[in-house]
Amino acid sequence: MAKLPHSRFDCSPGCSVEAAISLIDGKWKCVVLFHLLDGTLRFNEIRRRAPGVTQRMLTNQLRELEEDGLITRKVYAQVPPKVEYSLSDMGRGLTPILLALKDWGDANIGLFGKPRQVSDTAEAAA
Amino acid sequence: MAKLPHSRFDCSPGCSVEAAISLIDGKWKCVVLFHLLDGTLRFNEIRRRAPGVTQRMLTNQLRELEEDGLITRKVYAQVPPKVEYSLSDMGRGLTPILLALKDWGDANIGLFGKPRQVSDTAEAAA
DNA sequence: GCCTATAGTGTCGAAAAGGATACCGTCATG
DNA sequence: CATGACGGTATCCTTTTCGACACTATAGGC
Repeated sequence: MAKLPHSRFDCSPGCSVEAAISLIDGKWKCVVLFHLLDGTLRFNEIRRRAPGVTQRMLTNQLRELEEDGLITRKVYAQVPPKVEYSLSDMGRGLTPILLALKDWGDANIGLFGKPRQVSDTAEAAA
Repeated sequence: MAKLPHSRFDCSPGCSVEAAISLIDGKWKCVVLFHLLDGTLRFNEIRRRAPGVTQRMLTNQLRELEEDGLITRKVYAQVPPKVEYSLSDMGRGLTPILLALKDWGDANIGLFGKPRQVSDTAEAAA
């Protein structure tokens, strides 16, 4: 998603849900946010915790999260560059969502093993 | 998102978060799910509650939600077709997530008014 | 002099998501 | 007979996303 269908949120009760989702959506954002719950991390630390993410993608996601005010970027004017990312107050407010997400995921992963996209076996079963 | 980066969820603590997000992602899924919290709805009822969604999109999202086991589709063999959608047990388990999402959205909408994409005015305000 | 690490940026192209539109069959209504 | 409601499908096309890869600058180690 990430694109809002109407750019207004006072239309129906689902809208604020959408608004919230639109901010934590993006292939890696939720993962980044989740890892930042543990505390401040440097660029490459996040990278290492999210196996498979490319620099470009990570940079992108971090920039968007920063623009949205969910994280804080702190650059140290050192020569081997050092940049630290941490949750902003607003981002920290996402904690219950992230935890609910994790709880549900943990509880339900066993039920389907993998999601839809890996439906090769599902097709065979169907 | 919707695409899983590794299709395995036992790799790191963020993975179950991803897994959960991947299921409720999709431009309209969260909205549909949210409205279904109120109870069973028919196709066009959902359509009316989600201003702007097209049949194709709605059908799509509903199918995916069904494949993922989050909702139940009940077709009545009537002549004016009647199809009812409701949350499955697993889908109902998403309630805390959806509510947390809504709470956060409600609490923070006032802070930025609109998300990033409509940032023309946000820039002016900033 | 070369390699490494740091935190990026730029460009390209494939793939996927999403929107618009038209169409289906059946029944009831006017 | 034409129209509308119902719950979709099929097709086309545009936009967005994402991954691969190359490139940057500087300092330190070998």
